[in-house]
Amino acid sequence: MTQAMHQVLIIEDEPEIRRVLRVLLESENYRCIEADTALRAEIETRSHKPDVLLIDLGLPDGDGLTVIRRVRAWSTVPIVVLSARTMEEQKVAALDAGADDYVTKPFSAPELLARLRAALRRHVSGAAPTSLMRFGPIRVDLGRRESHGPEGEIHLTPLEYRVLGCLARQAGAIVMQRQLLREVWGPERMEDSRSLRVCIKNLRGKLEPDPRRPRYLVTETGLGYRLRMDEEAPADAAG
Amino acid sequence: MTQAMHQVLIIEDEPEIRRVLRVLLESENYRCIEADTALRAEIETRSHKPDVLLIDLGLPDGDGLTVIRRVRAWSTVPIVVLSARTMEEQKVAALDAGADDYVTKPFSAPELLARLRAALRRHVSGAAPTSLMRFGPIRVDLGRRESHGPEGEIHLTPLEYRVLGCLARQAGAIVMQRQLLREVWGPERMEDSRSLRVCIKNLRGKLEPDPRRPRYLVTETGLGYRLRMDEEAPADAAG
DNA sequence: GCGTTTCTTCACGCCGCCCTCACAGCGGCC
DNA sequence: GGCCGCTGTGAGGGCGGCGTGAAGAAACGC
Repeated sequence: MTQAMHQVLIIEDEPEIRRVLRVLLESENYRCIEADTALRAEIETRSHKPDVLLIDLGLPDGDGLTVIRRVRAWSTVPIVVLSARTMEEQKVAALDAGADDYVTKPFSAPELLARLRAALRRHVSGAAPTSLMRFGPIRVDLGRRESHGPEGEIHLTPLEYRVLGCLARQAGAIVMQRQLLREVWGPERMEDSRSLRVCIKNLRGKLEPDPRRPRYLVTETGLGYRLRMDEEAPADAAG
Repeated sequence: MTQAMHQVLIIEDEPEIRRVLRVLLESENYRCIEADTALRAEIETRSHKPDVLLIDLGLPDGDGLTVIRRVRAWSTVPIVVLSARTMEEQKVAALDAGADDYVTKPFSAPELLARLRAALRRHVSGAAPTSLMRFGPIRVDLGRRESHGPEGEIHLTPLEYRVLGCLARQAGAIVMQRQLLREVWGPERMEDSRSLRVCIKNLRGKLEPDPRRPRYLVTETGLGYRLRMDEEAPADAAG
């Protein structure tokens, strides 16, 4: 797992092509969301805030161009267009509507990936929207991999970030041991909880005010662990 | 006047093609500068600060890729590549070196113009992230390629400026080893981190107060490096 | 050409990360 | 109370990634 974990919204009506794109992107460690209509495309863009849009022109319910224009009305998210049409007007129209790049099918996988990288690289200006967590005086930013306490920086290891991320994704709920093991260590080691236990211990040592009496990283005996975190307090209120 | 008289630097060795491009662009009210070698390209970019670079790969004196990498060490000016080669690696390499778009000859005039517009449009928003950096008493100006410490000038090599530029573009965030290697050394050498490690070491020796305990050029084990820099103090405030 | 600068390569040593283990604590259950 | 399964804990050690100094190769400048 790298760490960028950029999120791509695939806008494409043909399920087969969607699948191909998803497999390709996920093999490069992108997370994927899918939309099969223009309407869903806009909804997903608003709700999931993907890092880049990969859109196929020629959707059934309304032109892909419309999606581009509507998204561009409120967002600068990079948009890469994918299309079978080689027609000039189509290309020019898409680019002028606000698309950042245009790849024609049949496309080569390396080229598409390179163009996606280029689009993402440019857009760093809008970087920041990452998942923030608070544990008493300690703040953890999973996306940026930064943790700060009152004494300054707190160092978490890659493994610790992964476990924490896995717990945070279902914040408040119990995450089963087997699920943690599968997602972090892989299916082979689902039966062996030793490393997990040590990792949890170390995390508590770094995050909990009193590691012996966990407030945030709670054990659910026989099941797994649960992550609780403080609400982000407004600036004036003391923790 | 259709547009704000954007200035294009045409980097192309064949006079005939240069002429065609100039006519095309000037008919659209762009101002044009020309460069026929990699060396001149860099000089013109520094002195005239064009709004966009239109570069043909395959220049006589040195690879066009090098121009891209060298410019990218200090500038975020949009770069559009024009090339007869349809080879994938060429495309991928150029995009990963920092190019924003890639058009293959024979190209259609409307498409080229649309891609230029797209490149220009993008850059207005995320304009000019500071090329000035401070590390304790040391100041680095990526744009001018100058570095000063308390003892006077500090010399960084071209490679060091490139790596630093790549890190600075995403200041504060982790930049993956693979991304650094891809953008600075090219896709072929993504697996070989030896030179990168040495380069980081040398940079630390020049920039860090205590190179053994990096404050600014931080290692993120298994992932890459992170560049932190001091805030530029306001003029009136001391220190 | 030749000296200089710059970059790459290599071997080695270190440090941090992670795994493992043995044991302790803490329930529950009969 | 005694047994048992599960979890927490401190310490030890293997291993891979990273830093380092120096030497070789390549590019550069005159």
